[in-house]
Parts: sequence; C-alpha cells; structure tokens
Amino acid sequence: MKTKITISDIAKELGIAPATVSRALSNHPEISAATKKKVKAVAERMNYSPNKMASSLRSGKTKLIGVLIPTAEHLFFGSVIHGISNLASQQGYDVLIYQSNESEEFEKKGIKTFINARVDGILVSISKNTTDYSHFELVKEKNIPIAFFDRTNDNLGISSVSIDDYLGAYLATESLIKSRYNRIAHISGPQHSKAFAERVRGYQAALHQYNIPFDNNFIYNGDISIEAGRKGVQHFLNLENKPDAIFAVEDFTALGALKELKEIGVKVPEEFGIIGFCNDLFGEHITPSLSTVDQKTVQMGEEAFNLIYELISKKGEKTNSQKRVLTPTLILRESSKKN
Amino acid sequence: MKTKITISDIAKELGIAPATVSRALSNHPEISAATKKKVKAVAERMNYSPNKMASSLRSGKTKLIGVLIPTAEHLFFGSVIHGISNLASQQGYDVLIYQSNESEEFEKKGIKTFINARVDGILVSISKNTTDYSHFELVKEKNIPIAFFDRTNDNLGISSVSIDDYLGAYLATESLIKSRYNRIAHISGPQHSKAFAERVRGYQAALHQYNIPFDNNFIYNGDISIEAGRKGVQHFLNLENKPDAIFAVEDFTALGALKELKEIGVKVPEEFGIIGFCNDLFGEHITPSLSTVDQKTVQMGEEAFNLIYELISKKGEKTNSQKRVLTPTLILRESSKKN
DNA sequence: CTGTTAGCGCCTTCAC
DNA sequence: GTGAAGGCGCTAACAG
Repeated sequence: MKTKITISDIAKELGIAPATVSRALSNHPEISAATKKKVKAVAERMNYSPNKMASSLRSGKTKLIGVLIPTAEHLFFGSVIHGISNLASQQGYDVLIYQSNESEEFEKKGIKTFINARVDGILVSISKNTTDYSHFELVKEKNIPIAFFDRTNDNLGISSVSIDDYLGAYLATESLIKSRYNRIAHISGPQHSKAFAERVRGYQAALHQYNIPFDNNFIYNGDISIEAGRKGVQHFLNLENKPDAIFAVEDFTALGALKELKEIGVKVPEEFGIIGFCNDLFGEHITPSLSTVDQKTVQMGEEAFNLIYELISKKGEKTNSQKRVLTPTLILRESSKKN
Repeated sequence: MKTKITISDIAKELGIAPATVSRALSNHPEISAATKKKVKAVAERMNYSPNKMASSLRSGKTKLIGVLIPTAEHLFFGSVIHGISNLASQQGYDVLIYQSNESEEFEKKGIKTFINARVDGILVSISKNTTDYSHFELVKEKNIPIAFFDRTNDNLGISSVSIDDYLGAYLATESLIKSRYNRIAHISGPQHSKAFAERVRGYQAALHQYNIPFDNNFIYNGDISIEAGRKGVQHFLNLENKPDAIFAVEDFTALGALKELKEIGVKVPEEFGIIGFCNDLFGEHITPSLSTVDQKTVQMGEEAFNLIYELISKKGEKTNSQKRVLTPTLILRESSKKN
C-alpha cells in the first residue's frame, strides 16, 4: 500500500487537475456533482488522507486550539478539557495540550509552542506562580485570539470565562444561615487570588444581608489544603465566642475541618455545620457527605471553546474584551443539614 | 509590529541568504559562530518564531504525538496525560488530545484526525465499546508508530503499556488473607475486558497459594460502579456460607460495598474486610479509609511516551511488538485492618 | 465548471 | 562557509 497519496495522485488517476480535486474534496460549490462523486470515490479507494500541514501552510488556518493548563493531574482541569475538546471536535478543531505545572517558565514555553504551531486560538488557565505577563501581551501583539478560563486576569484586556465566586460564596453562606446556624465563620484562601478574595466578599455580603454582625475573628486565613482546614477549626474553637458553622474556601479545606471536628468530638452537622466549594468527587462519599458549591467545570470548558471560537471568527474586527461568568450551583448534603 | 516574520526577512535584514539563516538557527555545524550569533540576535530582535507547519511539511516530521483517550473527565486519564505530556515537552514533542467518549465511531474519527495531522506517533487507550479494530490496522499499514496504554489489545501486534492486573489482584487478596480474613469473596468486572479477567485470575491464584478452597458463589459478576458493590454485598450476605471480606474489582465498587455494609450494620474492618483497586482520590478520605491497589498512572504515561518515542526512533526497522507491564503497589488503609 | 500558475515557509541538495 | 534553486502538498487567484 502506497502510504503517501496526494491530490495529484488522485488527479492523475482521473485525468483532471489537482486544483479540481482539491475543490471537489472541499465541496466547492462550482464543481459538478458528478466530478465530486468521482473524486471522492477515488480518494476513498486510494485511502487518501489530506495533509493538514500543507493545507494549514497554504490557507493560514491550522484549525488548532492550544490549551494551557496548570496540570492534567487535577480532575478540575480534566473536566474543563473534556468540555473544550468535545466542542472542538464538533467544529473540526484539534486540541493541543500543554501543562505549565504551575511554573511561569513552562507557561512561557507553552505559549511559544502554540505560537510556533500557529494555533488559531489559545485558551489559558494561568499558573499560580505567574507574576510577569509579557507572554500574554506578546500573543495579543501577534493578534492571536486568546482567552482565560478559571484562573483569569482582568488587567490585560483579555476575555475570560470563570465562575461567579462571589455568588457561590454568598449562596453557601446563605444556605448555612437558612439551616439555622447563626455564628458562621470562614476559612479563606490566599487573598492575592481574585477568586478567593471574591469568596470572602460573598461570605460577608450574605452575613450583611441577613443582619448578622461580622466578627473579624471569624475569618481564618488559610489555604486549599486539609491542613488549613484543621488549623482553622483549632483557631475557631479557641475563641471565647465560638462559631457553629464554617464556610470553607474549598472542599479539601472543608474536609480538613470535618476531620478535625470529628476527632475533637464535635458533631457535624448537629452541633456544627460545614460547607465547601468546588464539588470535588470525594465530597459525596465521605461521612457526613459534604455540602458544597459546584463549579460547572464541563460547562466552563464548553463556554471557553465557544468564546475562543467567536474570537477566531471575529479576528480582525476590533472587539472589547468580555468576561463570561458562570453561575455556580449549591449542592446540599449532610454536612450542613442541622435538623 | 509585523506579525509574520520569516527567515527571508531575517536574511534580508542581514544581507545573507535564507538558507544560511535556516542553517544558523538550527545550529548547522558548517556555519560560522559569528554568523550564527548575528542571525540569532536578529531573530530575537524581530521576534521571529519558526513556522512549525512549514518545517513539518518540508521535513516530514511533525513532532506531534496523538493521544486518544476515552475521556478526560476521569482523573485516571488526566494523570496518564500528565506523565505523557511532561516527557513529551522535554523531548520537544507537542501533544494532540482526542476523546473517544467510549464510542467506536469517535475513536475512528480520532485516528483519522491524527493521520491527517501527520502525527509522528499515536498513543491509545481503547474505548470500552470498540469491537472493530480496522482503524488500528490502518495505522499499522500506514506505518505510523502506535502503542496502547491501559486498555490494550494483544491480538493486533501492537505494543502496549499496562499494569499487572493479575499481580495487583493477587497482592490485594493476599493482604486480606494476611489480615486474617479467611472467607474472601470477589466482585468482578465485565469479563470481556482482559484487565478484569486478570483480576479474577489473580484473586484465585492467591486463594490457591494459601490453600483456601475456592467457592464459586464467592464471585459476583459486577461492574465498576457503586451499585455493583451494593448488589455484590447483598448477594454475598444472602449466602448460607457468608464471606468475611471482599476484594472489589475497582474502588467505586468497593465504595458501594462499604456503603451497603455500613447501612446493614456490618462493621468494617472488624467484622468484614474490604479492598479495592485503582487508588482513586476519594479512598483516602472516606470512613473507614479504603485499602486499594495503586495503578501508577503517571508512570504509565511516562512509560507510554518512552515507548512511542522509541518506536518513532526505530521507524523503518522491523521490530516485534512488546508489552511493558508496570508493577502495582498495595495501599493498606483502614478498611482491611482487622487486628 | 475546470485548468494553470504561483506561492505558503522551510529545508536540503548541489553548487561555488 | 555560504548561496541558489527546487519542492513538501495544498489552495487561491486568475483564466478560460
């Protein structure tokens, strides 16, 4: 079997011009149905496969989307990629994956890789350790469509898709209030991250809305980790005026809090309520099962693809950057059910 | 800023030939150090980025690896991709991702996509629902290096990387025996899958090794699901001669068994031992924490990349297909600790 | 409706 | 050590 069949081979076989074959295969309207049929039949028979490199080089479009994530080793990003990749396939786009491993250096390499590959668009979730953003500026200068998802930055004039952290936090806190907890504390994440700062704001807004006075001791500056959850609980239980519920910045933090409370002998949810954020897989299966806020990962991926797809279509037109914000969903389970 | 700088632009700038620029940039030995330095400086200054499409078209090598997975929405595959992608980056390969979503049709589309993209090599984890393998035969005919990982098929003469399911099952079962459970049952997965059949074999081998008679009622034909775990427990507890431990084919199955036992009031691990397979993330955090077998996902990805890398290097040479088998690791937690 | 021509950007002979 | 020329496979512009 000859392995490299080109349109010229097909053209020779049929005694027509390569250009005609090209047009027939891409369903050009000015080619007769009869010719198209013949060409396609021969292409099929000869097991022809179009050379995407050649086509891209000539047409200037690669039908490639570069997706830059911190790591594929978190289900969160896998789910987002699931959403991106499925829509991409539908629209005839291929997906190039690059991991930054939370390093600015690798992130820059990823961007360079995408530029060299001449991707039609780039989707990025920014690395935790990125402080210099020149590589994103470069992409903009080169006029390559780019958008952020989840880990965004609003100062670069780059469009983004993210979840409404403020609302999620508000809903989580409100749900604790509605479950008749009335001294609600928060274990927060690093405040230089916009998402985590927003969660603090949402938490405070809910308290305010329900006329619950805000106590500064009720915010413990933690992180996304089991350890931070444990430390938060220890901090809170040392207060004179102890809380009776915690909204944790993330599910693992909530898990740590839960474990600590269990060990100390405080009953969840009867004596103490817990709610997390993320809807990580384990939450459903621990005891008590964890109430949380779902982040719509697959939908985020789909929205991210739609966004970059539009940006690619509108390339050249001057458009303002836009922020697409997804609405999180409350998932109430046992850990916050007081009755 | 001019967005499309080519080697000709650099050549003009320096008053030399494009060919010289090309050679200088790729460190051709016959180019003088002085010229190389000049060329690289100008390339840098002009923000030149090599066009991978053009280079691939000309050289016939794309430095692309196609990775076909059932879904990115399982941490298992994310981890494997993590391993593949990190090594790939190191070796200058880009990674193209395609999801089959467990559909044979999409799997075939993915293969076609990779062929059209002229990837240098293909890595596949076969979809559950694939029964026709002609697309893999096609890849072989086209002489494109291909290898399977995790979900393999031994009848196509295609190399593979997988975990030793037999050994994993043996170790899991043996660990229950050593924990002084003596009536050990197994909830199995669909037996048309080689991996799950191997786990049954490993289970039986361990029983045999320790002179424990094998009871046919002690195998419940289940699946990878919480539901199957629950059903398995119901089946076993209805037997006259009840088991006192279960080796489950997968962690979710083990989880189902655990939940059912808890609800019925059977104490784990005191009265009943449980061990799973997979080392999914949740196992560590449930109560009791789940003993299991780790599948070395990241390592599997790395090994898969190494394999395809070698196949690419040896392309043309006649080589026999090879099976690389990883050694699983036992993770003992609370669910199988009788004391 | 189809053929001819001319590159896309790069690399690789073959010259000198 | 460097330059000139040709072509990888495809498509778009221009003819007819």
